Amino acid sequence: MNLRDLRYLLAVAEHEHFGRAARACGVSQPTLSVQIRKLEELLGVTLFERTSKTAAPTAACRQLLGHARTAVTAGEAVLATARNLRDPMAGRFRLGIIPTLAPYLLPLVFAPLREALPSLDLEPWEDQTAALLERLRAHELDAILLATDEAAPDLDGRALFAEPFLAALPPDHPLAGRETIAETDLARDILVLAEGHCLRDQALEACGKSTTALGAALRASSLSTLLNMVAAGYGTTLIPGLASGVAQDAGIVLRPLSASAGRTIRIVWRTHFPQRPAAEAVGEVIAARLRGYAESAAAGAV
Amino acid sequence: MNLRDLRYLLAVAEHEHFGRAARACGVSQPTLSVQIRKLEELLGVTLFERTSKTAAPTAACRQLLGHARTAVTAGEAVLATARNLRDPMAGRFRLGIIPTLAPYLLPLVFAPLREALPSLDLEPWEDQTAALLERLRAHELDAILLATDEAAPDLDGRALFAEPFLAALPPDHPLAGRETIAETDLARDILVLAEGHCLRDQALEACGKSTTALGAALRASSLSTLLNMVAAGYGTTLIPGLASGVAQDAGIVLRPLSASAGRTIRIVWRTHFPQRPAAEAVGEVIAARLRGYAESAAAGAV
DNA sequence: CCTCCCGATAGGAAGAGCCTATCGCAACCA
DNA sequence: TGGTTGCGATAGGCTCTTCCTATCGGGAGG
Repeated sequence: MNLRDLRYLLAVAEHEHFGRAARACGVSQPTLSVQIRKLEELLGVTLFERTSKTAAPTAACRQLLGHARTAVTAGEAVLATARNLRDPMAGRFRLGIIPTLAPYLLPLVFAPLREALPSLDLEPWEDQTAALLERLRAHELDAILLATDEAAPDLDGRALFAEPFLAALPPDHPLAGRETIAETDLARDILVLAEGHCLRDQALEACGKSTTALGAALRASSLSTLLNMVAAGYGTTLIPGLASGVAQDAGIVLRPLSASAGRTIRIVWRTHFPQRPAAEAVGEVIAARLRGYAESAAAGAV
Repeated sequence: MNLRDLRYLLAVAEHEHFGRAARACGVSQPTLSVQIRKLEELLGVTLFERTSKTAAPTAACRQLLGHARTAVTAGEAVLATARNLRDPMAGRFRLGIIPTLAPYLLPLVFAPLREALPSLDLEPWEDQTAALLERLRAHELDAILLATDEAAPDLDGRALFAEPFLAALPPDHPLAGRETIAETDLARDILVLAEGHCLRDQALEACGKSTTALGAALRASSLSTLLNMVAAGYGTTLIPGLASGVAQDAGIVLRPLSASAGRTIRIVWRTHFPQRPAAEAVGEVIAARLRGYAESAAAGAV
């Protein structure tokens, strides 16, 4: 049984006339006669009492009309809903972002994203790299922003911008007077984030220190905590460039690094993600907003 | 778009796997691949994110699933409802009966009808011939029991039984002593029903009296009223045989008629009435119950 | 009695749906 | 690293369905 058959059924029942119903359906009268006859045979029920004047729905037919109308209406709802979903730049878009990036990047790009993609309902989700990847693969996120260079056959993406690391020191730190600071000089009293943050490993690697050599050093649960610790004079750290404003507000001294250590922010989606155009558009808006950021950051933070 | 397409959509969405969904639908995997692809093109929406492992429903797909499920369920409801309606001997059956027959026939045939046609939901409707015919033609009744011999191209039916008329006299009436009464003898002081009752015209015709010759004679609104009037000695009348029991209870003298006037009860339905088997079955049950009634009535009422 | 309008039927063309066989790809295992 | 497995996509061919136009048959009304 076809949705079309049910449409024919409704039309004949409404017009009580094969010819007019056929015209309403945009088919010929014999088509309707044959299809209704087939439907009657399929259902095992006489649907219309035909005379030379009219075709009156039988009692059985009237009992079926309700269900038939429901089915036809729902079918049309599928088409109508699909029509509204057609725009790949529209709908909910769940974007995962690592915690050392989200608080500093989102304020910059949220307004441009809303402007460039007004029908995209962006839902940011903050979590660490591993969790983001897991959620992305579980289809619980549509794309994620990472600082690591994941390469997997089921994932695809593009680099958006380079973010330099900066040395963060208490104002009274012995190194605070230097113009530029060598990464290895920070190693002695560096404070790092808790495990799971990609920034932790990247900072340690930049200053040539291994995770195992850390001992019982502080493991801050957020960059914000880390900055407060540095401001209070407990040590030094490496911060991502976008956090420089917040760091300066906290009364921390920032200095560029002599080896220009940094990280590259990438947007990543599943290889077969059908809304890829939306993911690429989101990435492009972010990249455009951050274009030239690396240079200005390197220059302005001195 | 087809209901089958929606079933395929639901199956793939449920199994997240084309092969398993195909097995569940009883078709081959390529069939499903092609149909889903066509549906995606029709809707303009990617429904599944395919990988070598699985086929995950997209967000758009999930928004369509509800409507799709509604449509498929309603389609199945049409089939299921039709299956229950398939028995032509089942369902509501509205039977119109004339007022001079209903009170006396229904008590006789109601139980046999329930026994012979247990799933037929019989709804008696009492009205005069003209009103019954109108309602029958308006599809508001499924069949009617008449005492007149209507012949119309849009109506069909069969005779069920012959019902003799009997002379009804007050016990102290001059004619009450006779064995048999000539119809014309009743003409002098006959009481008849109000206009519209077929029995009125038939009684008048039997005793050779014209409607116009009646003058301001009593016009009883029901046979019951008429019998009470006769019992009270206001005149004579002709009653249908089935009413003899009630008439005798009222203390009325009944006598057979010398010319054996009577009426034939027929069941009538629309020529193209699809439930004709049910109408014929109802007629046959009534005819069987009344078989031999004319003879026994003629013999027993003397 | 003829004409008109209704639904039913016939025959042929076009399209849709399904099958089997096969491809291409990715993952897995040895 | 190279074969195997399992997935969805594709190709070709068959069948069935659906639709059309043309025509029939019957009832209604002039």
